Amino acid sequence: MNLIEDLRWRGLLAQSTDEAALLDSLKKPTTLYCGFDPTAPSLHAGNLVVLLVLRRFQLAGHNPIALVGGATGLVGDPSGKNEERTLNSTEIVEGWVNRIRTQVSSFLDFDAPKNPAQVVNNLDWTSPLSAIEFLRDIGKHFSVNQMLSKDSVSARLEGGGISYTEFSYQVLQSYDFLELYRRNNCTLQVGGSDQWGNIVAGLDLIRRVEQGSGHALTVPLLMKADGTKFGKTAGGSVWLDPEMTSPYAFFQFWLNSDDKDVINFLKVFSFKSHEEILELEKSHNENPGLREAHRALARELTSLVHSEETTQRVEAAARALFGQGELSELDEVTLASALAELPRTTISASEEIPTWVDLLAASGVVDSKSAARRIVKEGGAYLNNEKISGEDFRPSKTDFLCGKYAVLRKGKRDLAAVELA
RNA sequence: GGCGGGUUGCCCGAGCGGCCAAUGGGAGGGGACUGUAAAUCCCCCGGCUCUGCCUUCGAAGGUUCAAAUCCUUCACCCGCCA
Repeated sequence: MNLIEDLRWRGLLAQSTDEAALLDSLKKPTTLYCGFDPTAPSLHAGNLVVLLVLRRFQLAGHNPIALVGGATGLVGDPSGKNEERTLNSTEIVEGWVNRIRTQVSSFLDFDAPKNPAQVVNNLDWTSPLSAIEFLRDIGKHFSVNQMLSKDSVSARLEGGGISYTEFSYQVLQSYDFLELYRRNNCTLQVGGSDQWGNIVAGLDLIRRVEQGSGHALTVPLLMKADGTKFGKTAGGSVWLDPEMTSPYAFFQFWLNSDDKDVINFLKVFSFKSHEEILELEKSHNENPGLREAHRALARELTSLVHSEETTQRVEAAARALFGQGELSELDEVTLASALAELPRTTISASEEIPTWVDLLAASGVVDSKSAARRIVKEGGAYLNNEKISGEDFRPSKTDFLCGKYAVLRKGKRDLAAVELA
């Protein structure tokens, strides 16, 4: 099975330029790229879809280039947005570029002897360009009529309007493709399906300026079975940065996938073989309660994004905290490492222990003390897995396991640790 | 530049002098049922030193015993005209 067939099987093909020509060119090692704009300090789970496609291409022997949009990130892509973006300062974007560059790098192999990956920043070739050069050398090849017809632009013309800045985005992205075509003989760009217009604009530019040809491939926007956007939880986006989404939360995110989504997610994100996935699908259908597929998904992704060692730690923590066994039966080492994965507050042993409400608010599990009180009233408050009643409840020293730790819980799975120091 | 319409809690959106912390929906949260799933049902959903108090309805002033609701100015958005 070739790469394209594999991508199709996984549901990763949305659109492509002439497939026969693309297949033909992929018979030999091809240089391809995908861009990531710095719109936040970290990439999120949704970015993983296309980032892993890049990795799939490398594993199939092609040369991937990850482009970090130091320039395009300053301008803002109108695609998929119904409102103008607020511009971020150059310092902020620069900081994000560096972080995302590092992040992206961990998914690609830069030492592959035959097809090493590269990371580039489009600011490198965009910033030396003067406005006049840009208009004469690049702008001249663009027809405003065509630019207006792009979905990303026309949607905005009908809606909230679009600034000249964002209108120009497609020109910048096209120029990136041209530049990589010239420098690296990059002939394929992949991206989310919302990028189709920008990508084919690049192909047009290459054709006009260099009389060259290239290919475009987009992956579908991943949706959950219930029709909502993938990658959001109550807390917001699921980030790849462990500071922004803890590995514990990251693992839980995958583990809590909807049954109807899990096999689909395995296809999209996992590097397991088709046979392995079909096997998991079978066992999942036979006994969904076991959640083997969920676990396999969570393990693989957490290991890939963080590390195998982290996965083991995080999974052990979840086992300890969700286990049927008594928390008090855990030894101090197990308990300490499990709690290390949770948000925590430290209180002083010499002072009076605060009330449960204060502790929970301090740990950040709830937004306010009112919310904490509400939880108690509704019967969703637990100390060391025991239900608490009464807002004024105050843990005593003996509630601290191993004399040191208390586990606060809100609802079924929102946990925090209190350490007595 | 002129005329008209708008700006309400996380989002959408009622309210148009007191009965307004503000109808309704969505999102979110808790409980029950389960499998740390989905669906369903019940409850909650500004804050606090919580039978009360405080801060909110674009911003700042004003009228009034009393304003999200009336007046003035400013800012931003959306139409139509120039």
